[in-house]
Amino acid sequence: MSIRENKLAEAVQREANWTSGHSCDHCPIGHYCLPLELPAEQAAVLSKIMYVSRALDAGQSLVHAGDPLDALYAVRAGCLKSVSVDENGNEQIIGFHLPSELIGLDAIYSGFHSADVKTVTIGKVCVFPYRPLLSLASRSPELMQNWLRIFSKNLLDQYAHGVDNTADQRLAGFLLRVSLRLPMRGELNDRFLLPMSRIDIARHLRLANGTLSRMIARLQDAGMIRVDDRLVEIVDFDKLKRAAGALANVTL
Amino acid sequence: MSIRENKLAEAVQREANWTSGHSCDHCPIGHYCLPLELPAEQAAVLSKIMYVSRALDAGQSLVHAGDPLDALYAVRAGCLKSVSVDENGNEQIIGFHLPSELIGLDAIYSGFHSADVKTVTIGKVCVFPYRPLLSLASRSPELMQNWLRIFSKNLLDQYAHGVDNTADQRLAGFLLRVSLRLPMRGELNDRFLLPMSRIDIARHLRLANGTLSRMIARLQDAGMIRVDDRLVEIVDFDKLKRAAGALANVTL
DNA sequence: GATCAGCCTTGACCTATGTCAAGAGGTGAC
DNA sequence: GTCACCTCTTGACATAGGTCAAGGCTGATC
Repeated sequence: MSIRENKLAEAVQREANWTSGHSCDHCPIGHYCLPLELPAEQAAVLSKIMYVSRALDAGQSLVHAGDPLDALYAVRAGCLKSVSVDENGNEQIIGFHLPSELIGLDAIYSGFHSADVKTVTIGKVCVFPYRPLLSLASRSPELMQNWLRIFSKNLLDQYAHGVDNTADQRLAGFLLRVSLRLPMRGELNDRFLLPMSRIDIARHLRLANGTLSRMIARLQDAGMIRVDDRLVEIVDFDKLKRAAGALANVTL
Repeated sequence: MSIRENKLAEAVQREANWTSGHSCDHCPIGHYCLPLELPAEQAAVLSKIMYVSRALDAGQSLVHAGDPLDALYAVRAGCLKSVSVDENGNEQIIGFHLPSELIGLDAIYSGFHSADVKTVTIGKVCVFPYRPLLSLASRSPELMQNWLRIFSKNLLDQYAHGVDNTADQRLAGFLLRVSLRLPMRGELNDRFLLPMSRIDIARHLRLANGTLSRMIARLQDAGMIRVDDRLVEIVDFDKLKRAAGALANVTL
């Protein structure tokens, strides 16, 4: 089977898994997502537009680089990653997508996705077909403002990520940002479970695997965090903030 | 004079310099900016909302970190930079703002600017007061889509900047991106004048001053670029692309 | 329960990049 | 003209972080 046929089969399989009949009204993370504080009538339209995927397997691709932008996806559960493969074939992780976050914003400019998006853990996404979403947004100032604010938040996070310089700054900043993005699922923000492997974190932070291990140990020794496997506890928030880059105070 | 009084005086001085009576209609870079392909009637409203600064001096501050978001600014001429100062007092440059680009997108999330914005060269900005802009956008799907596309472009550029790993990747990526952002002023894209100093570029690329010099020399020796002071000529576009990070092909 | 495959950590060593300092041009004030 | 100041380059050296390899741990499969 050629790559193209493979991709096609995959896409067909994926499509077969979508289910409708859900709604944003009772979604536990709707308050952090697109439908935030939408007037009832518009929320109903949004729910009608939207449909939900069946569970995505770990490692499954949601979109491929170059795919046309058909829809924006919101993470309903689990964790996904945007991945770009360079010349030498090694993956660089542009970013992670945690529950309630939107996938595909980067594709709006050109109309095509710029990177692969794969699941990190099993999960579900809500699908917002792009055209209907756009047309609803043009009738709903509230939805438009939510959209703009989400965009702005994404940009801010990227700024902070791009500014962080040293390895420990990057790790500290990353942990702080994740700790503020995960609570949206209802978890405590000083104790959370990282959904992704060390390898993925290292690829995201532009660090070698080993360096990341050492940096985690260093922050732990410095009394900022306590780590047990993927469970992270932030012991000293202020210290961690000071260890992070210049934008840590602003973004958080 | 206290810092606060100083800031106030500065703001008053700045306000005194705004002039109205301009319009986007005949703006040479309007085709790359917010008013792109707006219906005539809406373009007229936008022009009415907008006003233009008198020339900003080099080094002058446009906004300070923490300032409330009163307006979005579009660079009419010159170059500005978003600057964040870390614990140790050294400036990190989050990004540059070239003609036709929008300043303040990162402030939409919280309603407050996250960093200082200063001029790099003398220049002018167009001021779009935020509330009126928002209300116009909610009545103009075209304006809203421009806005979203601009947001998306910004995000993409940040992705590319954040993914670049080694010093030469970062420099190559930076040059490519600038070469595609500057032509909007009408310049050729394989020959352009960098508006900013090496020092600023180094601060933006998270590089030491000296390293940047050496990297420029290296790319030049490799036959990718030719540099004379701030004049850059891209000799081998493909080679430069290959030297840049994983997202170079997507973004460009 | 044994085997295997990933993940994570640790260690030894090496390279890219930072730090610091000197010097070469360019430019504006006087 | 000359002095002061700035930017840029270059060099010598130091160090953060990468590379590679080994070993421990855990979870899945049979």
